[in-house]
Amino acid sequence: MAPTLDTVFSALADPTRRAILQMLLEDDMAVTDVAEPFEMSLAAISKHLAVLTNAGLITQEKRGRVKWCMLEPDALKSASVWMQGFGQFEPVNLDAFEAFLERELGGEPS
Amino acid sequence: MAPTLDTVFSALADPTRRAILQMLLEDDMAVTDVAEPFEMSLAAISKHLAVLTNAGLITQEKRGRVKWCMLEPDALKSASVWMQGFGQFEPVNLDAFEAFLERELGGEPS
DNA sequence: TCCATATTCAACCATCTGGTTGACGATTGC
DNA sequence: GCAATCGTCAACCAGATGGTTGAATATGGA
Repeated sequence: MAPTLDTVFSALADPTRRAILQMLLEDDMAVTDVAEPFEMSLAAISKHLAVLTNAGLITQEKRGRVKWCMLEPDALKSASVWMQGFGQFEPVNLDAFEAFLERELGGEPS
Repeated sequence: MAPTLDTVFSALADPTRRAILQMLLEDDMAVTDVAEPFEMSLAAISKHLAVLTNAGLITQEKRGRVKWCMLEPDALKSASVWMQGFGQFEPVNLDAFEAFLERELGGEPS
């Protein structure tokens, strides 16, 4: 099913899950490696990963014995768009946005 | 206490609360008026408003017998900044933002 | 084949969440 | 003063959430 704002925001509401997303920002990871820094069981992490998958925030792919977790950044799009609806009051991170543009577009020419 | 990403995201995870925020985008409102379009008790709405207040997303101010609810758009900032950390993959989508505004705000009765 | 590794499943538990109802305190208007 | 309005509080409930443990299922390697 298509992830909803409900599932995306509630997935983001948990600090463990946000930490996982940040780890995956660096690189794809196996489930066991995702779990390593946390002081909770592998099963708990497995559940968190299921929540993130359900929200469309990550995808998982089994290669051999290992299941890899990969960030799916598009999933943040709908949530981000929703939040920007409030930007008319507080120009949402124009700074961050401009920094992004500069990084992304500034390096592109040629 | 200062609102955390936890409280902000979990406040946003409920559709009733997101709808309330969108209503407040138009104008400040009394609690009773906020509750009017919803098919649930005033007490339930009162709780939702408490959650939004706790997340720093709205402020409430009692004037006489009536308690007014006002949007506090700054509160979305931290959450928005967090999300933009993933923007290196998916830039803020201005088209989608404009579409959102048109859909949510532009559809005013002629 | 047999064992170790990787991950999930199932059952269970405590706590949180979102709703209800009814009583209550505060404020206003007659 | 008294009644009506505004909103919250308290108690309660069902279901979701986040964790545990132990067993089960794949897969890979010796």
